[in-house]
This record gives sequence, structure tokens and C-alpha cells, in this order.
Amino acid sequence: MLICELPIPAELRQRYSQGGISELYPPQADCVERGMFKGKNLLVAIPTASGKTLVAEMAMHSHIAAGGKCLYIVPLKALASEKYDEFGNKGVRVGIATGDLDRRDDQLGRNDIIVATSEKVDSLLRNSARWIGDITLLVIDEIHLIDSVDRGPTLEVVIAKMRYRNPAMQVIGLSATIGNPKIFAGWLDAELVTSNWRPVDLRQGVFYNNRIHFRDGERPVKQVSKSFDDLNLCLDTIAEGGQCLVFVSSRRNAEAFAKRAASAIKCEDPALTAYSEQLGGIAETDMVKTLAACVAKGAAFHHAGLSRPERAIVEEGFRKGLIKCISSTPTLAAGLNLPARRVIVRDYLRFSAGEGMLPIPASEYHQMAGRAGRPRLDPYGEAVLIAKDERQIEDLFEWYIEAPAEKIHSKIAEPTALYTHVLSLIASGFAKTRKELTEFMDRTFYVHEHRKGHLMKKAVDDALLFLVSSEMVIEVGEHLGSTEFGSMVSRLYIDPRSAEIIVRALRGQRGYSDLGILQVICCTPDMPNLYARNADIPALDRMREAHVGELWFTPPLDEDEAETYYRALKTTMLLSDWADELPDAKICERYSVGPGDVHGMVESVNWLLHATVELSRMFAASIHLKVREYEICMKNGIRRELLPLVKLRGIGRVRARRLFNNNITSPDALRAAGIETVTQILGQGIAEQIFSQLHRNASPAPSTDDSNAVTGQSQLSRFG
DNA sequence: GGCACAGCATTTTAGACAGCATGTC
DNA sequence: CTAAAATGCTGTGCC
Repeated sequence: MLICELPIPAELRQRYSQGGISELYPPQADCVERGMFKGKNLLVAIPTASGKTLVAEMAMHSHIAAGGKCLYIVPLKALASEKYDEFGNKGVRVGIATGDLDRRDDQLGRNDIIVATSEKVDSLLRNSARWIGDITLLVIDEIHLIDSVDRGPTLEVVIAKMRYRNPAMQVIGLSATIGNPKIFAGWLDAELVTSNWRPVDLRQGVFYNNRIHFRDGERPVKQVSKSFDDLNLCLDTIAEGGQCLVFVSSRRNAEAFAKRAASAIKCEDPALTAYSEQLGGIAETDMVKTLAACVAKGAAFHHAGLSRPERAIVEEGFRKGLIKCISSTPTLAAGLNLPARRVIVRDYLRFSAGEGMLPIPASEYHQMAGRAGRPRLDPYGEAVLIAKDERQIEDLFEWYIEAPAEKIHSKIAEPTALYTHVLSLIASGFAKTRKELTEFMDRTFYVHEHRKGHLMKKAVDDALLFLVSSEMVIEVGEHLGSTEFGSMVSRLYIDPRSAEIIVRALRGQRGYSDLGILQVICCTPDMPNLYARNADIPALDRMREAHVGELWFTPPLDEDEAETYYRALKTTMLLSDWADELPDAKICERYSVGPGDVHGMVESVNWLLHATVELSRMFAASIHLKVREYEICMKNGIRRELLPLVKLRGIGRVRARRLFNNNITSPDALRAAGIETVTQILGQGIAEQIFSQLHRNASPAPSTDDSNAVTGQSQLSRFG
């Protein structure tokens, strides 16, 4: 099917032909034939890299041309920015909405396309963003993630809510190949498009005894290293002029492989040196130093211990073809589009807490294998597994290469999944009675899939029991309503169980302490926790003893609970160190984590601290101000003594500290010191900017909203 | 006694969404 | 109920 025959705006048609796209791929043509341009819902279950994004883009442009508005849901923030860039600059207005990146909601609504994560959409629905009602096309990328235990239920509820709000809206689900596409398409009232077609040939095989075994033959691999098969495979690709992605099971493995590869590749290129030096410039930790050394020779590793800029450097170096090989944990499997000639799936077993080493699902293998072969750049792609003995060759073919796609199942009736969603349905007006709640739940994939929802009903009842007993929901006769507390929890987007833990601690506390608040937050299910090693325990005990008066929880006697306790305590101490201005590198060293971990942790705690500030306003007025101050401390990574300084624009943790150490401790002190002294400390530009601020608000405004702060402990229901 | 080291025992193990309000070095 | 690598620990042999 030719592009020029399609009912899409002329401008887009022209862009495609300029980009060398004149004809649709077969699965894309299939979408058109199934009625994509006629408003039909679609489930497109086709392999990675077979042109799903283009399908979505054409549909969106056709909606926009007809005056519509589109919402594109993705699972990852990184993916959101990737799509945002891809859709932009094509004559339509594109907006992005994720937790850390968005314009104001009302401005968001002015866009033709809004790219957002599923959680953000849920949050927008809870806060009733007005433009939601204008959406005429909903695209859900990676819709098979509905199967995921922790985030699938949110996606499922978001889809149900969107369709409930906008019954006439067209829905396009984009998915990897799945085992039960028909029933899933049935849920979406969608036409089904499936295919195994790929734009680049993908050869999949198993390596054993210096040969890659394919179903239709073998391919010898030169044995450079005696003991490392993975390295030989990697060097083989590079010798042929390709690049290589190696998927391994742990960070340590990723780093170890990159080191080996680096010393074997020994590529020398001034452009590489530039990347390495870029990393060297930010390197404060051993991990980043190692990375810089590897990159200098053309290899790199990639995992969540890397911070955003470090990841970006590695990705860019690889995309430009300079870095020849990346060894990666699953970070790269699902994330952004970073294809390579050969993908080596080295470890197919992965540790899982309480269950030992488990084989990764076939779907995950296929996702990794799908990274092989860059359209229009590589003649073919190759995905290779590594067998440990001859017998295993056949097993690997069976378990992975030839395994049928897995079926996906709703996880919405899992015990804890519904607390937050039941609350949000009540708080944002989707359901006002138990009957309406059930009716809404009937629209989920779970009920469509199982026909009878008795497990679902039990899960809903459990959730309601909790929500009523914790005073977030009130049931009066038939009516279900959210309390002020409940509405707040729903809008803050935290788990009701987290809210309950925080509120109980706030009510029970006898004397505020930063550490106490932090510890409470680290004990909530919304906070990711560090792993506490055996070797950490003595040090943690010492810290605990040093802060006995400040911590709110004491260690439990039970051994299983002790582990949880120490994990939370370790996280607490790390974050406390961050707010105590301990440098990143020191934190990484003390807790053996990477910069990326620290930032992730800080981001999470900031979100929960914000929620705690709001909750304390309602439940613990006496400490509200203290918590609010600590929130600012944590956000900036500063001690309390710098609070007056960071209120000024242009002053963050570093500059504030520099001023403070020069005995300038407040805006008044700044004024007294005079612009010349400040210029000496911070430089001219900054000094001028600060003083222009000081002049503007010479009479400091009374702090914003302490007067209307407290509503006490009454939680009135919204109806009645 | 002190040290080096082999050999065995124990420990450790992936990832990343959400609020708010705009400007850090 | 698990695998593999790094680290920790113990005991031996040697000076």
C-alpha cells in the first residue's frame, strides 16, 4: 500500500516521502485495511521495530486534521521523551506529561498530541484535567504491560476510565506479540492485527563450542579468548563491522564484562576519548571512573546505578557507532530504541527474591532479541543465547527461540492492587455506590477474561474494608463517598496504605525529628528500599544507637521483619546523609550504590515528603512547618541553616554553602555584605541577579499560607 | 608469632512510576 | 526449591 493513497494530511505525506518512506510495511497496511482511518479500535500485536510508531502517528495526524486530540500512553519516562521528540516538528503541537516533565495542565490541553506515562494519566484523571474530555484517539504503547503485577493494574484502570469518560474515542493498542490476542482485542472492542513480519531479517541461534547453531546451519566464531565465549561472540561482531549488546543478570556482571571487552577491543579514537573525558569530568565515584576507562577503549556498561547524564553519554556514543559494545542489565531491554547488529543474551537466569534463580520469560527474551538489526543500516540482525553444554542447545531453542508468545492476564485482582484504584474511583466520581463500583469493574480486562468476577469482588471488598476503617471512605446507606482525607490521598497519588502508615505515625509522635519522618516514609510501600547486606548491620546499629531519640521505630524481634527494618533504616540513613550535605561520591561509597540510585531515592522521597507535608497539615498541625522545611532541605540537599539562602532564585546547595561559609547566612546578611563581597564569592553575573531580587522585595513578603493551614482532624464527607 | 595462600564457606543479586513549581554548577 | 562470582574465613605450611 502506497503512502500517497492514504487519507493523511498532505504535509505528513510529504514528510514521509522526503524521508524515503513511500510504501507501508505489510502489518501497517493491514491496520489501514482493518479500518484504522475509519475510527475502528485496533490491537496491533506485532514484533519490535516493525513500524508500530508510524501507524500511531498516521492515525493521530488524521484525527488532528479532523479537529481531534490524541493521547499517547507510554510505560517509561525515557520513552515519553523519545516519542515527544519523534512526534514533534511535524506541524502539530506536542506536549509531554510525566512526573518530572510537564507544563501546567491547562497549557498541556492546548496540544494536539499529549505523550504521557500511564501513572501520569491516572493522576490527571484524578485531578480532573479538563482536556481529557477532548481526547478523540487514545494510543497505548506496549499495552501488553497490563500483565505486569506492579504497574499493569494502573494501565488497565486508566484504559477503562478513559473509555468510560469518552465513549466515542478511538483506541489503538500497540503490543509485542502475545499468546492470547483475540480475547484481549475483544476487551478493547478492537480489530486484531498480528504478524511476524520484520523489516530486517532476524537470525536467532545458540552458541556452543565456538559455533553459533542456527536451525538452518552453523556459523563459526573465532576463538580469541580461551575462557570467555561471550567475549568471543562480541569480538566477532566487531571484527565484522557491527555493534553488540550483551544482556547480563547483574550490575556486577555488566561491569565485569565491559572491563574484559575494553581490554580486548582496545579501540583508539579521538572521538571516543572525548566521550570518556566527558565522563571523567563528572566522575567522582569508582563506578564512573571505571566506565570512563571502558568507554575510552570502545566498551561500556549500562544499568540503573548510572545517573541520567552518564546513561545519555553511553547511549549517544553507541548510537554514533563509536562505542562498539554495551553490556547491560534489563535497563536497555525495555527502554529506548538502541538497536545493534548482534544481541547476546548471556544470562537467561535472574535472581528473584524468595524464589532463587528463575529463567526469564520468553517474552523478555524476544524483547531483547528484537533489538538486533538496525533497519536500513544492518544487513541482518542476530540474537544469540549461550549454552553451557551440548544438551542445552535444544532446550534454549525450545524455551526461547521457538517458544510461543506468553498469554497476558489481568493482575488487577491481586491482593494489594485495588486499594488505590478503588479509592480513586470513589474520590473522582466514577462510582458512588458499591453497585456502580462493580459496574465499573465489569469494564476491566479481568472481568472480560474471566467472565465471572468473584475474585474481583473479594478484592474490591477487601479494599473497601481498609478504606473505610482508615477513614478515607465513608459508606452511608447505599452511598460511598471519600472523606477529605481520602480525596487528598487520591490526589497526592500515594498508596492508601502509605498514607495510613504516615498518618498513624504523625498522630502518635511525641516530638518531631527529621529522622523520624524519614524513617516513617521509608517504611511505606511506595518507597523503594536499599538492600541491607550482612556487613551493613553493625554500622546501621551504631547509627541507630547514635540517634535513638530521633528514630520513631525500633527494631523488631522477629528475624524476617528485621530484614525489612534494616533495609528501611539503611535508606533512611542514606537520605539523611544527602540532606546533611554529604557529597554524592561519599554517599555512593558509604552505601555501595551508584549515583543513579541516589537520585532515584531522593526523587521518591521528595514525592512522599510532599505528601507528608500535606497530610501533616491535616493531622499534625504542630509539626507541619518543620516537615515543610525539611522538604525543602531534602529537595536541595541542604542543612536547615541554608534555608534562608536557597529561597533566592539562582542559589542552590553549592552557592548557599559557599555563602554560608563566608558568614553570609541570610538575605539580610547578603544585603549587609554588599554586592562587591558577593561578587568575590559567587562571581559577577550571579551577584547581580541576586541583588536585583533583593531590591525587588526589599520588604520580605509574609510567608505564603500558614494562616489557612490547618483543618484539624475532622474529615467531612463530600456529599450530604 | 607472623605471613601467604589454598580451599572451602558465605554472601549477594534488575528496574523505576508518582506531586509541585520552575530555574542548579 | 536456585547459579555464579566475589568476598570472607579457616587452616596449613613455611620462615
